[in-house]
Amino acid sequence: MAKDSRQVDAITRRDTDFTQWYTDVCVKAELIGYTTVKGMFVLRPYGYAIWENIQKELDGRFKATGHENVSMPLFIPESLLQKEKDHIEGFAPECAWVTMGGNEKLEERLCVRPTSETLFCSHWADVVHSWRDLPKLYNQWCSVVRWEKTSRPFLRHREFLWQEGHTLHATPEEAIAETEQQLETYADLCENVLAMPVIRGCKTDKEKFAGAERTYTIECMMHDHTALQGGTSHYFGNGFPTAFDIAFSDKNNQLVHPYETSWGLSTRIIGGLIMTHGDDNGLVLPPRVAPIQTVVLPIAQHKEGVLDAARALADRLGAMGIRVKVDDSDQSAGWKFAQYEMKGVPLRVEIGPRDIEKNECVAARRDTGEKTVISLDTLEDSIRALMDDIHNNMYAMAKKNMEDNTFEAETVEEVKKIVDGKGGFVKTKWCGSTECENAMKERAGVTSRCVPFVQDGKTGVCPICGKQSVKTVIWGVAY
RNA sequence: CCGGGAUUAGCGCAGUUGGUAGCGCGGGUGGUUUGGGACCAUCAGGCCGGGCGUUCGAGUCGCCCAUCUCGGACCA
Repeated sequence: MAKDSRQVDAITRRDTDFTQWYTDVCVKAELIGYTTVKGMFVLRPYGYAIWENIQKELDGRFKATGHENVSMPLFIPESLLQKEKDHIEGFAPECAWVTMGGNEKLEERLCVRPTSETLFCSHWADVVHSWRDLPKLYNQWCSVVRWEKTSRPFLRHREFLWQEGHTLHATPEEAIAETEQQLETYADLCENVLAMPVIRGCKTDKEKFAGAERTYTIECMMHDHTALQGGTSHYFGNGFPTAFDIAFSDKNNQLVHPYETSWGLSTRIIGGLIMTHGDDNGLVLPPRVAPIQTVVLPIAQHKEGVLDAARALADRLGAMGIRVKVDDSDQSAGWKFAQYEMKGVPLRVEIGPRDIEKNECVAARRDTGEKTVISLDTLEDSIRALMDDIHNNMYAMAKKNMEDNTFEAETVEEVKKIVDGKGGFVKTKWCGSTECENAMKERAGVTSRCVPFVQDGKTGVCPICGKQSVKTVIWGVAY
């Protein structure tokens, strides 16, 4: 156990108070900084580096599937925002408005973009005329502003970084295929980079995006069994294109409206990453997204040859593409151990005089704490295998948490009992009505997370109205 | 937006009946150390969250505001 070490004590234990633990990790791992404006956060270098890695992974996938990056304006004139009725109703309560330009009052107030559907549509109305102009496969990396009442690091910022993809297609089939493809890209990021298992599904009508015909989602389970939406992908039909008067001449020389999609993933996923994998010693990062994948710590570094050996070791790891850091600061070894555990570095490699003598080093993995002795002769192979093993183990542990805390229920009472107990996902049959969905929230305190793609096809009863239903829905408590 | 708690040095806190501020850690420097949060010496660091009031005098009392935090409501 830790002795009189205040840094360890300063972190609330995860199982004592999960939300407080979460805040502590964000601050102590140097991911986030507070500012003088409520809900506005600094992403510190270490936190931003995680986002950069997510960006890099996603951007490559977007481009590989034909998407192009663009940059849209920060401001949306009120009249433009109002063109689509459901959209403005959904977003109006959380818009920030600019009303002055210098000392002059503006003729029309400007909304700081909460999302950019209206801007993309307005632009497309100008440039899309022929079927030859389609599809448009656009994405932008930017920040958006939503004037939230309560804020929390990563999970709910008033300004947050994200990417928003917006695409326009000639046919509904093509647009739906795009929507599903992008959801799968998010699922791939979560599972293969972030080591977060997800459930793919559709949002109910009640939970879908303002103005969307259909919203797809990936749902993740946090360590405390609450749900977090990892990313969403929307199919709009031609509602927005009609409202914004986007029309093109098709191959039959008919003037028709195209079909639209949008999809987004934000820095909120970093909050999900923390809450999925973190432990009592702080952050635990999966190797593929970790800013530092391996930290090399020279032991007794003042002794002849130790620093050189550490640097040579790091050079070898760097040469094989590992993001590596040598910490040759004059902190004690114990301090460094704790520090890099707090920051979630997946692997720590120690090298000291005894190792040098035996042509070895010691590798300590963050996910299990396990230490192994590695021969320097097989360094590259061993580290590569460890990285993959850490990823796989982290994924497996998260998946086990999700599976162990996913239940089936037939009555509202059962749902409530599960949720009031240790929480988790609860599967029930559902008739599909918003009335029953609202009733479930009122009586059991849960919201629908999604209607999963994978259905058992069996028939049961809707726990609210008792109707025979084949559709399975997943309920949970969301962040 | 509603309710609870908080705001004094970088961090964590103390500060009595109102009399212009202290401790620990951290930081700098010099030295000894280094395989799980080292040690000695020394130095620096504060408009007591902001405003208004009461008072000869406010960290301390009153009112207002801001921010953080934990619940709840809301959340495309």
